[in-house]
Amino acid sequence: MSHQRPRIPEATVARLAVYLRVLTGLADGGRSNVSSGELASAAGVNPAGLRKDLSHLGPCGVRGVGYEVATLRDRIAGVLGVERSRACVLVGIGNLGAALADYAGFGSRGFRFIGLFDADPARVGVAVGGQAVRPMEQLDEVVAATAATIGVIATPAEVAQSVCDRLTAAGVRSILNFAPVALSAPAGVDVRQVDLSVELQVLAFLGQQRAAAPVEVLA
Amino acid sequence: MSHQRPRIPEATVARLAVYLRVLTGLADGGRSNVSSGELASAAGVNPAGLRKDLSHLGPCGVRGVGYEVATLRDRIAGVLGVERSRACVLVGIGNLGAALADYAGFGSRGFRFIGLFDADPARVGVAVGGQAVRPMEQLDEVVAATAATIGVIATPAEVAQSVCDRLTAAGVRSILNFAPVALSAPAGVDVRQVDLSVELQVLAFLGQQRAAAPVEVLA
DNA sequence: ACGTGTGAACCGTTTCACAGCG
DNA sequence: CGCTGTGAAACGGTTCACACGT
Repeated sequence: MSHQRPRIPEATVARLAVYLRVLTGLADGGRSNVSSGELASAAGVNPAGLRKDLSHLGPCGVRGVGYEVATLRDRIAGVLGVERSRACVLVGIGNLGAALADYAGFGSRGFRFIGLFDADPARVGVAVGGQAVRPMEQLDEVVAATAATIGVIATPAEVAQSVCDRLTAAGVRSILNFAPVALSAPAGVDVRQVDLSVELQVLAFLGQQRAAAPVEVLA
Repeated sequence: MSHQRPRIPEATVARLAVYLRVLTGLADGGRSNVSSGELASAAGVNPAGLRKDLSHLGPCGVRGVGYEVATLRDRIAGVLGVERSRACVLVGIGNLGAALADYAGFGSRGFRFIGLFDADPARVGVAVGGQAVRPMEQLDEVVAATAATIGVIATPAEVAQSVCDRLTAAGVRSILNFAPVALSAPAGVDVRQVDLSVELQVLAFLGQQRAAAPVEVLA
């Protein structure tokens, strides 16, 4: 179908997702076209970089004019595969897990949580984000039955690796990990780590570094 | 005090935070020394990269032996500034905000939430993570009184920019933003973006790309 | 002999400047 | 003339290989 074999850089993919969100908002607002400059500032990136990102999808703008909002949105959505609904399972329904299960941003991007799991019997059966939390025992059958390929881990660090092992054994090929531990998974399984306290720590470091260098006057 | 002016790369800072967590765990487990290989695999990085990261702090290992756990931990903690407690304010106490307020990982890294704020009267006064949610009106005075320098935004996207404006006006210099919009802040203010659905989207893209390239046989 | 510390090659990404097309 | 699309240069970060110290 698509004729662009040269694979898209990962950094670009992440930004395409951002452009898609901005374009969707623009389209809902009735806008029909944008320039790279305007789109770039709304997405928080450099205009030239945005154009380079879009160049990976082949020409999709009009020179001297800009981009047609709806067309570009659909193009990016197609590349990202947003049209197909992705079945996800979420393990660990604590505060963070419940927040994720309830997060509206996922559904509109084509992600459906088809199973919420927790090892704590006190949480099993409780309704979160419109569905009941299931016991861990059901994990394998639900993954098998729904062909879920994405797993999200929001458990305590101590059990994250064993949950990862169970998910991959059940057939999950992509894992988003919120537990503060490095996971090891078999080859062919992608693991992406989101570490909230690391983000804060980096921010704090940059702040203290800035405070220690008061020399930054006009040129 | 410190004699290493050449500034530490941001990517390295993020990993130092990870090493620190691993080292803390090792020290609590009674271990007294580690090799770069062992530490690297526990942190999920390349051994050579780890040594390069540590080289930014000056020599802190023993050749032919490895690193002393407690010493290295304290060295990294010092650079990252973990010893000093950082006052943070959190705005937007929905599901995600409540999860953040309750997240144990922050407290042990020196971050204290000294104020939780929400615009919704129904949420004001509710106890979350051991303290009562305050109305937005109190934001300025609390920031001023506590000299908080870090703000965390977990509001809906529509109000995130105005919250950002208020935070920076009140004196906050570092912002961690969970709302899915690009924020613009005055120069001298660091903004770090965490976008949960972008993470999932990248993961899904990598998965579909992998599935489309079944050719990956032995060499 | 072993593992750290580091200069140098390597790779991916960002930025720039301009050619090309409407 | 304006804005897109893109080669080429500049940058930052990662990987490699090996010298050094113990």
